[in-house]
Amino acid sequence: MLLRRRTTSYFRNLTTETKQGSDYSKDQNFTHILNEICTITRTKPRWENTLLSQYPSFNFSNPNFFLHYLNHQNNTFLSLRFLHWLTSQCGFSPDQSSCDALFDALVDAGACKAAKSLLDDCPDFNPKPASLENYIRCLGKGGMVGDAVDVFFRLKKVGFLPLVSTFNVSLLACLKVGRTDLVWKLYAHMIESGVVGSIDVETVGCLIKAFCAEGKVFDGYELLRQVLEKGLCPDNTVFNSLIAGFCKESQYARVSEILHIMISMKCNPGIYTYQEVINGLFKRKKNDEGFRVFNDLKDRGYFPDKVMYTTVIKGLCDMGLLGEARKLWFEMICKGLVPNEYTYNVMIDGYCKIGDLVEAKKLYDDMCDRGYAENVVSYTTMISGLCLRGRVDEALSLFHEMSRKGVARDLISYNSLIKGLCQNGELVKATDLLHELLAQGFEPSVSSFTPLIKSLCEVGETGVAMRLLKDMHDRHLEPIASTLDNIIVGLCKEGNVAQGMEWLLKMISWKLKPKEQTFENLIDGLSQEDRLDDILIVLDLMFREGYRLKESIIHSLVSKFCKENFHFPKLCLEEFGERN
DNA sequence: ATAGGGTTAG
Repeated sequence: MLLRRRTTSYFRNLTTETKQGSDYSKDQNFTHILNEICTITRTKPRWENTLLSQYPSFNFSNPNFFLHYLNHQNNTFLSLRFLHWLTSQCGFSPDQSSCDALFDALVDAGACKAAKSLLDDCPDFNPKPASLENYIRCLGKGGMVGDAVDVFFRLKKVGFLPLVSTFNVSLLACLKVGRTDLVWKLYAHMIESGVVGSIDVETVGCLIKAFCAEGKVFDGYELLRQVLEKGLCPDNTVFNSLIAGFCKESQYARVSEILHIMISMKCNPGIYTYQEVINGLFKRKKNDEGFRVFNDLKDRGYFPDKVMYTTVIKGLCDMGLLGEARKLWFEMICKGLVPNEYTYNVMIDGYCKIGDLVEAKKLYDDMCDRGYAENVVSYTTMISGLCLRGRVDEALSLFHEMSRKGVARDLISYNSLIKGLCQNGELVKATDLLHELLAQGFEPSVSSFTPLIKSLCEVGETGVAMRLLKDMHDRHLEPIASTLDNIIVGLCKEGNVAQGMEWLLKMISWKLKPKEQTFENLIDGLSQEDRLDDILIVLDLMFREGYRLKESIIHSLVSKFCKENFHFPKLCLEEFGERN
């Protein structure tokens, strides 16, 4: 609605501007034809054919005609399509003023892709610098930050310097899509262009956020100190990024320092900042610490919002403290905060994880009664919960219900069910599901493969498992350590110890830590084949990983080595000595 | 703006 209004008023201005110099405006016949053309292009899906048959001799290639069309049409997207047609079918080449009008209208409507295609289609068209500056903002809003940066360089070539605020919104746009590389590129360009004097606190705020996003929180912090020394204070979002960054590095002293800076600068930390702190603590598994901060906040008179309650409830559920979580659930309701689908889901998941499916189902039904529709997340939560208790048939029927109710499945819902099927020995169904996932065009993740490979190894299908591992490799998916443990143990069980040994060496070269059990399986297999040299290699690697040998294995190894009259290397003697 | 489901094995 807004879009249409803005476009319309733009063309109203254009109309008054172009009426004066036009020969056609007095020509009733022309106006009539123009109206007809506008109507046809608006209403007929195949308007091209109609136009050519109805107006065979009309001069579509007159630039004035297109400008008039723009005035009447008031639909920038249709106008762009019409322009395509005119240029390709009627040899029309739009003049500067037509292009200007259309370009500005597209930018005004936020249609950055269309504006870009206009530029691409008309290489001779040179928009006014001010239009390009608006275009930059439009590209940023649309997330097309790479193109936005290119336009800055284009403006530089014609000697036009955009406003600092244009730079700033573009920097923010780059941050939003995670392109910190472009933040630095654009910043370097700012310095070169000579805006350095007018760089403001917002610019620096973007740089601090960029540092945080790249995990260089301390660089961001130093920059903050510099800004503060100049008596400037960035907005809360900048402080929040720093807090989130320091939480990630478990530097809680710094977190508290930032909070104090905020208070001293009168940028009082609000609910969002505390949300960041609590979230950071819970993400770093400092749940009880997070819970403490939460209670402190309440004591100090803060009113946690729904998001904060949801975060804390989830943290308590993860700790297995369902009773505490439930208390908070009722507390928030008492304060007038109605649980939403997020809150319901963490609570349902909490009950599923402790195996209380009855309570989980009760909440699930309650959620639906309150008008929250089942969605892909709530389905996946229940599917995982059912699988965890071995109720895989019910999980499967929920999965089918999803498509009946028109809830689109996603990668996680597939992965969850694959895992559940594997845990319950339904490998054929699990494999079918992996194929279905691929056929649906999803890009599989590590979690799509991990449970299948594990189960295949356990049932003696290590060959099939290794083909899947190869498939992962081809997709540039790196297996987790335990997947390789599974392969090695599987190979040992099949008597293929040599290949198991190869995988162990590969695993260690990839800096993945094998399990103790994996070493023990290999030693057992090698021992049966009397490959004493290889046993020593495995023992060496095992000790380096910090494992110790079990008593029973020591005994069998010692007698084995003695029987072979083998010379013990120093390392093994030390290890054996330690135990005696 | 911030929050929810898969990601060790048991």
